[in-house]
Amino acid sequence: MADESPVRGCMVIRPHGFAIWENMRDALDAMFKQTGHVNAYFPLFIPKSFLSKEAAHVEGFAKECAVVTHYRLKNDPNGGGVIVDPEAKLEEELIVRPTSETIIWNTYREWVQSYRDLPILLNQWANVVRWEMRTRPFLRTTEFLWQEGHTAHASKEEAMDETLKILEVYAHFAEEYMAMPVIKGVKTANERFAGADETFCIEALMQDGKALQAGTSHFLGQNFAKAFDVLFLNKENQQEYVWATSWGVSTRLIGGLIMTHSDDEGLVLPPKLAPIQVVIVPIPKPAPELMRVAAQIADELRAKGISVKVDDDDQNRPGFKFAEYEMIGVPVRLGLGQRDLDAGQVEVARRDTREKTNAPLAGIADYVVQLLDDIQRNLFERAKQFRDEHITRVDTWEEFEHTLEHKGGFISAHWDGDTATELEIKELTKATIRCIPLDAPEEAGKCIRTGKPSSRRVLFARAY
RNA sequence: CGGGAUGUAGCGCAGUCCGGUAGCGCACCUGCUUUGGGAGCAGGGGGUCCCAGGUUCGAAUCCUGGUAUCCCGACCA
Repeated sequence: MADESPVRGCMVIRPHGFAIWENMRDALDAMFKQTGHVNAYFPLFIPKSFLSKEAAHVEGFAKECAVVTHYRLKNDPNGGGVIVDPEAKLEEELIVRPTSETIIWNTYREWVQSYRDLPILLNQWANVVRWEMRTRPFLRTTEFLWQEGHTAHASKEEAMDETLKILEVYAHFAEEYMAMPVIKGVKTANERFAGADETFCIEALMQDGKALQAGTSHFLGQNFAKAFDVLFLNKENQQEYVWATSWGVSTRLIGGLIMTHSDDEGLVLPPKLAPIQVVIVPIPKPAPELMRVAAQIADELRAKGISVKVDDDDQNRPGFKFAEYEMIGVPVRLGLGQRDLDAGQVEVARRDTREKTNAPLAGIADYVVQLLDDIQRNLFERAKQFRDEHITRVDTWEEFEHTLEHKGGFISAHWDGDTATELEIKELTKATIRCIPLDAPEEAGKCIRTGKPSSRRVLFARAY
């Protein structure tokens, strides 16, 4: 699915892996459009001075920025290669964007005069670079692809509504398309995005018991408007700073998808995102009669909007192909041999349970449509059951440590609301507060670490 | 930047301690036989053993210096 790249921490994404991203992108993009957003594009390079205009923002990102200092190479006078031309030093260094708030808000200053110019509901599909010290394929790469929404509003309430609306879009996408159950919540001050007043997130649980932040939606208040002097005249003819949100999901979701559903045989993909939903394998070889029937089935399925591959390869044997298609996560495989043809049936293998059955050729398209639907639902239910079984309520420090060590998953526990306590727990256990769930009920309790009073439970976990 | 490891065929590795013609598995090429769960047999191609220097009749192997990558930590979508 992905290869190492010559550059540390970066990835080559192969066509099959990228096709999954394209499907995610298309589905999300449609949802953004439905909620009134439009796409635009801003530069890859950000003048260094922009980054420092918002204090918390620069504080958060300065440590992981790639910096362009020169614009030309020249032949090395001492050898065969090329060197950076010292004559070609930039007057102001350029940052390769780690995120685009600064360059976008610098532009918004020119776009906004009046309340009539608002809101701006804008999204960008782009690559960004964050020079992390440690990387992991898909989950934390030096360069990653994502979408970043950047909206501007005339009121605090409208901006907050937008922030929460997008959180819903993300949660819907994760659960309905990725079949990945998520918990919607708000981050603690410590885990908040650099420059945000409030960060909301969706948190998922991977099969190894670690949590994954799958998407974030930030309420930025007026922080960037103040940093970039973006003011508008309201209906009362008063100058006012613009209210902002930003939100994003990245190719990390591919990693989340893999780690939520896959098994020892390889990928398991939810039908709604699988580049190939159904593969038809002629057995043992693509003989003319088999291929004729296979093409007919494929046509019927395509007529119902299903992506089908008819395997016409005559080099490999069926067993090899079965293993291969299982590895790349094709949800449904139809095996078609002379034996099946004589019986008027086809062998149907589903990837999620690896069950095989025979189904009549007549009405096969409807059968497969139903099956894909079942698989999509089954994947979600299976993941949700696992996730729910791995949310543990604990009330003592001993239980907390024990659960973390022996079970993993989310731990629902009381916390005194103090950042110092949060950091101490992280230091001791590597567990962080993933979020304060939006649906967490009021409940009087005592902090598992300090015993101080707490009014609701938060979710702890070790995370990627 | 701290701690640990590793650089040998496209990929994964053995060989290094104890110096003596460069090996294995997978992949690749040719042929025959196979073909309903990752085929078998036979033959074949492919290497500056990370780089530089040193020791030696002789270095993948020993010594010195460099360099690259990976894992664990601090950082994080």
